[in-house]
Amino acid sequence: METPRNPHAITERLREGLSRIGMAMRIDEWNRSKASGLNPTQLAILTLLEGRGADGLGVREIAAHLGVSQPTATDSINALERKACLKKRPEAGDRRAVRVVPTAEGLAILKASDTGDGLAATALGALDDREQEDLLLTLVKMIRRLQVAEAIPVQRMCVTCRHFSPFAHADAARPHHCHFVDAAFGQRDLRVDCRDHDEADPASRAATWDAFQAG
Amino acid sequence: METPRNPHAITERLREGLSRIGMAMRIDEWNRSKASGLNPTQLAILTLLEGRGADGLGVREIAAHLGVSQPTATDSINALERKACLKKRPEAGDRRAVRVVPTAEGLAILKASDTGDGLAATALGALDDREQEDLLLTLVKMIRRLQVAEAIPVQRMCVTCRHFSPFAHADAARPHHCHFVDAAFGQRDLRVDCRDHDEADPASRAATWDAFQAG
DNA sequence: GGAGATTATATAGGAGTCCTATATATATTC
DNA sequence: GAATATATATAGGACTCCTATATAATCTCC
Repeated sequence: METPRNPHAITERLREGLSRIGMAMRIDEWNRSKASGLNPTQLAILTLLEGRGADGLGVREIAAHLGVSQPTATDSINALERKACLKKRPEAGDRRAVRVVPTAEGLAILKASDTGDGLAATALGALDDREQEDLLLTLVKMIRRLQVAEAIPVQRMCVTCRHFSPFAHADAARPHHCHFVDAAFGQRDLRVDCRDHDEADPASRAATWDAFQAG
Repeated sequence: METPRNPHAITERLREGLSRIGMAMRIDEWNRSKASGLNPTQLAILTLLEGRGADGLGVREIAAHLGVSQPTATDSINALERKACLKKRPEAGDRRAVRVVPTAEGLAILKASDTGDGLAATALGALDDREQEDLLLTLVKMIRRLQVAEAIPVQRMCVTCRHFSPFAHADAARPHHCHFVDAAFGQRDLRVDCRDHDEADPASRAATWDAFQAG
């Protein structure tokens, strides 16, 4: 007996909706890329590299974050290298490997292209504060699930960070604590890609998540 | 005075999160496309065409729905035509125009490629019923906002349909009414792309939306 | 210490996406 | 009927994206 998809399942409509928003985000990225001379994939690589410091990332890591094959990542990295937006450094201690690091020009282009308003802002403008906060929490849950399933690499989210203590404070507006900056913060400040992220070991990661969910 | 983006704004993190989920959806689409011999863009076109009947869509409409330029749409349509997945019919009454219609083979490939489980299902599995329903509502709001801004074409959603009467019933589980099927239905059944959609005129659309929001 | 397995990246080859600019053939409008 | 607008196609080019394979270096373990 086969398992036909149920057209009445809410997940079907959620997938349609996410797909539609995804399309809009891609249009947005193209718009943003027009002026810069880089296309969305190239901007995505620079965005990934930005804030990752002098160590950069390896080709393989970039491929995983972009969700493309390694040769495709090589292609795009080469395109960016031709445009002097990044350079490849030899990895110390492994002569096969390479560290990809953005150049100052690359970061300048990235910064210039980031206007901060666009379709994403328009779409999110339809939501009030509470809805935005709920959406952030929902996205965090979905992203974490994909990480647990090893479908995507670990993101630099609070919920996987060793500096994160969920619900450490009584204040409902700022229940969480970040030990890196040693400060309390709220649900709406949960990071999706924090440059100070330091991945916790699996056991404490699971414990943190339980505490976060229970809170 | 310039307007620097505030890195502490929640919209920034929401954008990161949406972008990440979008990437996962694209990986998902590639996985799904492997067996079919069609790539994600081609499957997206067939999905768009499916359920739109014998009239099909014009090249320009397809471009708008995909968020790409018209020549790009022509490219992909031609690729699908080479593979006998669709055909172009002359539009009656306008000899410039063309109606793009899927073939039986195209629809069969589409159907076969749609396994119903994948990364989208995995990610959505992290949410309980209530969260899924909230997410659907949130997505509907975002999509509608993008339509109002004319950033994307009108989707076939309940909230823009002339058959839709929001909060017509007292039953909290099934407050809405669809006059097409003449039945009550719930928030979680709100359609994102309904094939029976019939676009309401702007005035009643606005009134419907107000009633929907107020309810 | 070297054969074999593994890992990191690059190359090769090819289909297709995606753009801008422009051409072609109708329609529409005044 | 001329000017304008619309629907699609072509041209040209950069790049994305894949699979399969090559190259080089590192690790493993007898």
